[in-house]
Amino acid sequence: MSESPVRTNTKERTQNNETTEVGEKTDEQLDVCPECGGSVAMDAEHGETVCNDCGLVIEEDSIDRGPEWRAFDSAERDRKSRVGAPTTNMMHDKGLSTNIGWQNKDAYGRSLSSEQRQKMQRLRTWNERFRTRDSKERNLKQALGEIDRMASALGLPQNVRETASVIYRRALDEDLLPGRSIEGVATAALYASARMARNPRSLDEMSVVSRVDEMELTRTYRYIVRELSLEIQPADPEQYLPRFVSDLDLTDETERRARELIERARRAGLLSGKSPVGLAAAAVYAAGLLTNDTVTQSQVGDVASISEVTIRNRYKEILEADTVTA
DNA sequence: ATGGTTTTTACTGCGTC
DNA sequence: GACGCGGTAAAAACCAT
Repeated sequence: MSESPVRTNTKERTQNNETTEVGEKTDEQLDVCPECGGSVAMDAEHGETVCNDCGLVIEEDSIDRGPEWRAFDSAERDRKSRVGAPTTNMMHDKGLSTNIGWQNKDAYGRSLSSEQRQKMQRLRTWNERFRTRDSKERNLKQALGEIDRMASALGLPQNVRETASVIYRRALDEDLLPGRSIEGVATAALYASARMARNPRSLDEMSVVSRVDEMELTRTYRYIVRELSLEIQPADPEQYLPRFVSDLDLTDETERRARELIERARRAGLLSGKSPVGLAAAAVYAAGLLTNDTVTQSQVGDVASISEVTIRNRYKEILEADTVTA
């Protein structure tokens, strides 16, 4: 102890061996005692690694991965072992599901008693129920993959994906899927969750990354919103601004102006009935004019997927309202 | 189904670079 | 002549009834 000045005393170190001291290696398996240099031994009874010389506990709560039983011959081993065939990834359930034959015969080919037959029938019923649960799992897996793919294509953050998968799961649980495509419901769920997270994407943006066309998407979207009674408030134009602005490489100042314009337009009652995307696009364009950030109508229309005509109509109104309120 | 509103499509003319 | 912009009319889409 005298030759190791940085070390604290032994008790202290054994008590909190998970608090790492700087420069000390803890995650490595030691075979000599760091304290006295003596040999260490595994104490399987207590799950500890202990120094033979000084008794320092080097590692606690180690896990014994072996069987907890003992067997003295192979027959006993077979009897006591509780593990079965290796699993395979070739099957969706790793080969762990049960198959029940349809014939009312036992393993020796004998017919079953009527009592046994009824029992087997019940077992088949339940097995089928579990199997359909499995198919739901597969369905979910595929859908979640799709959601993830589309979300990253659209640059939607993790929390949006999570909400989307929750929505999808609910749709699945409530048997909303039959008659609808997995892809369609997944897209609708993502669209809904993006709006709920106030980070909306327009329907055409969705349909660009999705394999379903816009009509199916809107149909499915309406359907699941109604059936799951999701509360989705209409998107605010402001929510589109950051994305448009950054897609067009405009300045923050322009974004700020655009916000202002929308705010004034809102006061003037220009927002009701108009498409929020169109408003946002027009505001961006108008703000670009005001701040000398050069954007053309078609550029804005492109990133917002809105027609130039709409931008023209909106931005005139917006500027009108702005000069009045200013 | 229908009618009103909004958006899109398509086309045209004007000014500028 | 290409481009950005403004305007218009008709078609299409959307929405509430």
